[in-house]
Amino acid sequence: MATPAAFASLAALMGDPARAAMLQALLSGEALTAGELARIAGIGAPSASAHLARLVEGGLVLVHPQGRHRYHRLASEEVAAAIEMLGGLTMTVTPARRWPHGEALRTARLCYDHLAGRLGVALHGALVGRGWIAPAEGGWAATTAGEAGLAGLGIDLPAARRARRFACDCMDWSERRPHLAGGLGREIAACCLRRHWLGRLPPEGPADPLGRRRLRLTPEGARRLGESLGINALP
Amino acid sequence: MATPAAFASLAALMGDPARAAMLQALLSGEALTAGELARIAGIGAPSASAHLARLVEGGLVLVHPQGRHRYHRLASEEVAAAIEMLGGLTMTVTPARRWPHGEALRTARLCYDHLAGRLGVALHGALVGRGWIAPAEGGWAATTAGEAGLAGLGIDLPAARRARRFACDCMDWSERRPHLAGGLGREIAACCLRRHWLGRLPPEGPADPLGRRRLRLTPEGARRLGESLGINALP
DNA sequence: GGCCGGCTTCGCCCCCGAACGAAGGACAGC
DNA sequence: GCTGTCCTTCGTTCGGGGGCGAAGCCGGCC
Repeated sequence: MATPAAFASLAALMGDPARAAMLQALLSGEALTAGELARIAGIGAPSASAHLARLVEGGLVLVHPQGRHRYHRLASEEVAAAIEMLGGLTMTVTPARRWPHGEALRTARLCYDHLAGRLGVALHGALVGRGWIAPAEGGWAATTAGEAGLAGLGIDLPAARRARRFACDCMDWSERRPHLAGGLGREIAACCLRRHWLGRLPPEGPADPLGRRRLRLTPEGARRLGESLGINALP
Repeated sequence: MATPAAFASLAALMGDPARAAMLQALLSGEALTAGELARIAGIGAPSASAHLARLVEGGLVLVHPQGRHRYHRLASEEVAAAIEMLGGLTMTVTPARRWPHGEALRTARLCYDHLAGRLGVALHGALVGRGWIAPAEGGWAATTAGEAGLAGLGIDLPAARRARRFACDCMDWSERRPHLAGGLGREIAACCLRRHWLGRLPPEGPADPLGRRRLRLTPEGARRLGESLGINALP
């Protein structure tokens, strides 16, 4: 295990309200500019710049400059998973008041770039149960049947294979069972959003940088996913 | 998702070197007194008292006084899992120097009260693969074959059922696949340690509060687990 | 009762780090 | 080139919080 000092400095990096807001905003998978992140965190540009420098230096965030903008995104799926898990722990550990959208978030949401919540877990179970993916070195591989079935759903398998990992487990904090991450998870989520099988629910009330991550299964999506995978009972 | 402020205060709670050392020490599953934790964290009693009060107030740690001692332990498996994951992220995110015992930790270790590392993941896979456990509400249940097999290994199933959860997944940071937590995971680890199928490796070099968590499969353990589950190839 | 040991509370000091204003590069478009 | 925009660096202020010593509380023990 990591030495306490290194562990603490990493946790402290996430333990500032402004940085936490930035990390949660980046959890959506989008790459955001320093200015956008400053606005989200509610601080001035100089402060945001300093915070982002520390996040980059700490290995949590990657930056790629583009013209006069500097786009920031989370450094890896591992970082996203840790933030996701810590967010889940926050909700279980402080039951003081009901979290807004708690139930909706449990139904379906984005975890970094892939699907999470009951839908994400159901998807994982369906892919395994139908023999579309099988255990492989470091995660999962698509079977022959899986290649056909996923292609039939419109998933871009070559794109999924170009990712660092094709498919691997990511623990779902609300369901306590794994859902699917990696290139395949990303492509499935992207496909569902692109084809409007899933809609993003707009945040209600005052700005919660993460409200927009809640998802809703559309009738078309329920039909297609139900047909192919047997996933139909999502509210 | 949690509001950034709540998320940040939780992360900040773990983001102090002294508190991080305490949490990592408690990750062993033992309940420790305030004095022991003060010594582990390398601070005075007053400071430790203040830190522990904050950890308790934050819901990460539970206290139960016993005579003039006050025993502290982690509040839940969720807390342990989050600490475990953050520790894993620390090692992947700061590749500056090799972590001591990194490879040994990947082979077999304790995560809170259950087995983790290659051994823990292999165990999880073996139980599923042999049909000894099957998916159930909120985790896994033992099948008829599983009850017989686990009892044959010497696992105390009634004790496992008394836990809040019988069996559920816990993400393994080094293998990125789930291992087994819950009452069953705890009983399996306890049984393996009790019967000396697994030995704790003593920490080498200067005090790392977690060094003792590394485990080694003994010849007897390899034989018994290999016979029953097909787990034999651990260094 | 008197003592001791474990733990907490109080009071204080000090330092880290978060925030901002002002100024200084870097890049795009006219 | 000039201007506007985006972002960073510098320098300063200031508040939160971590550390310790001293004192107080409480339970156990002779």
